[in-house]
Parts: sequence; structure tokens; C-alpha cells
Amino acid sequence: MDTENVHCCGSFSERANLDKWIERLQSTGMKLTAPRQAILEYLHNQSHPITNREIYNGISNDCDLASVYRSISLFIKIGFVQQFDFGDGIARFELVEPGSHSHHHHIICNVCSKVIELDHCFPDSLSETIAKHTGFTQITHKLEFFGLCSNCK
Amino acid sequence: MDTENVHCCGSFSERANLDKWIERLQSTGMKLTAPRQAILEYLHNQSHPITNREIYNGISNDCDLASVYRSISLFIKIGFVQQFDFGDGIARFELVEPGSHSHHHHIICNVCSKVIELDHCFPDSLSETIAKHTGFTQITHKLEFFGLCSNCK
DNA sequence: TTTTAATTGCGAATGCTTTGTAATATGCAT
DNA sequence: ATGCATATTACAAAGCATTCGCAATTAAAA
Ligand SMILES: [Mn+2]
Ligand SMILES: [Mn+2]
Ligand SMILES: [Zn+2]
Ligand SMILES: [Zn+2]
Repeated sequence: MDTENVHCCGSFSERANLDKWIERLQSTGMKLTAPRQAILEYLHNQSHPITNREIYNGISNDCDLASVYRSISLFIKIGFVQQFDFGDGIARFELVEPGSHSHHHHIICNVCSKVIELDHCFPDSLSETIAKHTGFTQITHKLEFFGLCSNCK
Repeated sequence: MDTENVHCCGSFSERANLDKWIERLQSTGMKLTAPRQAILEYLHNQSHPITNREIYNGISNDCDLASVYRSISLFIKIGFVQQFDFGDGIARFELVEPGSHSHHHHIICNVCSKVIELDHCFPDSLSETIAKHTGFTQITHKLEFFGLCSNCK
């Protein structure tokens, strides 16, 4: 198993991976502050979208809640983080490498809220059909699946 | 043009259509109150999802805002209304005939918020693939499209 | 080290939504 | 039609995620 591809704390490659995000942040001209490092590290250890409050609780007294919100907004603006909506009115966020895996969806259990990351999506032809039909351009979409997980069924 | 299929106030067929919803409400055992009739009528005249506040403003002093929220919750529970999320943190609601058109999506302009109702969706095979891959059952999905409308492009 | 502007912490405010409660209106039985 | 039982309402207050104002702090450049 390649440790590069799993989210486990403490391995050398994970640390190097986190350092890449920190370098990337510095290269944008933004300041490298303690709260931003803590949030980046916490995000990096997650494998599913998490809420601002979860980040706040996860890094405890390292940072104010308002600063978590502000940092997350910044990370979204510079393309580090993507926002997802699981339908409960609480925004969730995930660190995404630019390019490759950035576009993806989730399936959420209606009972226990278990989340599985999905690679599946519909073909681009659907968006193209909708573009022709509506006259819209630059079409994107938000898509999340819901259901009963194997434990809850 | 068939007046049965458009949302225009005052035609006989539209009135009959609204009456069906009122009968349906009575048949559930729920009380037929003035606020519920006003909300039902207002929803019925719309062709896109609308917010609780839009309903409240649309029926003005016929009903309190909290009662709009409570009525909409009821309508969702009994299957009259579906909730949609356009990504701005404000819930939107639409009256949907049971069965046929109940499952559908929208495309929303990122600039002017123009909405177009869509019949398009991806094939069930995608949900089935995801079911096999994740072990989830009873899979549903939320899907909305975004882009630039022909006016804003 | 000094400077300077970005960033933070803290509190307050915002906006959508929910809830408690006494008053009211509906549907039903009389 | 009248009275009754209770579902529903109006109103006010609270809840909760999120945003904002501002003085104090801090990172990065000079
Ligand atoms: Mn994800
Ligand atoms: Mn619709
Ligand atoms: Zn589950
Ligand atoms: Zn537009």
C-alpha cells in the first residue's frame, strides 16, 4: 500500500504533502499564519468534507471560529478548498488538489451520515445537451447522492 | 396553446387545477385554513422554486411568516411540495404533481439568477453503478446546474 | 530592528429558520 | 345552527450558521 494515497497522520510522505500546501499558500503572497497552518493541517488529515465548526473543534484553541470562516473563504478563493452541500444547511469543505480529483461527488447515508467519496459522474454529453436546450454556457453542476448505507439498511 | 399547461392566473382550468390541490389537502385530514389556501394558490401560480419569504411577501397580510414555514413543512411531509437548494443558503420550494414531473432539476444563471426547469437527467445506470460500488440502497440524488444564461453571456 | 499592512480575536450583528404559547378557527357532533 | 375538541395561527423570542467592525497582534519586507 502506498502511503501517498491514504490519509494517515505522521508518515513522512504525508508531512511532505502538507508542506506542499504550505508552500503553495506562501507562493500566493498570503501570509503564513498559525491559524492557517493549523486549518490546512487539519483539512489535510480528513478524507471527507467537514464543517467550519468541526475544524474549529479539531484545532481547539489554536484559532477563533471567525478566523476559521475567514481562512476557509480564502482557501476557496485561491482554489485550495471546495465547498459541498449535504442538504442540512451546514457548509462542508474539502482540500482538493487542483485539476485531477477536484471535480467529484459523494453519497451520504440518510440514517448515520456515513460519507463515501465517489469518482462517478454522468457524461459531459448531458451538460452539452442542456447547453443547447437552454442557451446557457459555462455550465457546472452540484450533485450529491443519498441513500441507506450497508450498515443501516 | 393549451391553458392546462401554463401558469397563468385566472383561467378556468387553472382554477380547477388549484381546486384539485385543495381537495387533496382535505383528503389528508389536515384542516383547510386560509393561510394554507393562500400559500397553495401562490405556489400554484409559480413556475420555479420560491422561498418562504417570497411566499410571505406574495400573500402579504394573509398569513404570518412562521406559518408559511410551518405550512411548507407540512406540504413537504404530505408530498405536495419539493425542496430545492440553489446554493445560496435559502431553501426554495415548488408544488409538484405526485409521480410524473416530481423528479426534475434546474439550471440557474450565476449572474442574474434566471432559472430554467429541466427535464434532463442522467440514466439510472449511474445510480445502479454507485449502488454496486458503495453498497448503498434506496439511492436518490440532488442535482442542479449553474452557468451563464443567454442574456448574461 | 523598525515599519507596515495583513490578519486575528472578540463581540456584536445578520439572516434564515424554529419554537413556545395563548388566542383563534376548523371540522365534527349534537 | 350551536357548541365542543383540538388543530392551527399570530406574535414574540430563541436558535444557529455565518458575517462584520474594530482594536490588538503578527508576518514579512525594509
Ligand atoms: Mn470529497
Ligand atoms: Mn422545478
Ligand atoms: Zn448509514
Ligand atoms: Zn443570467
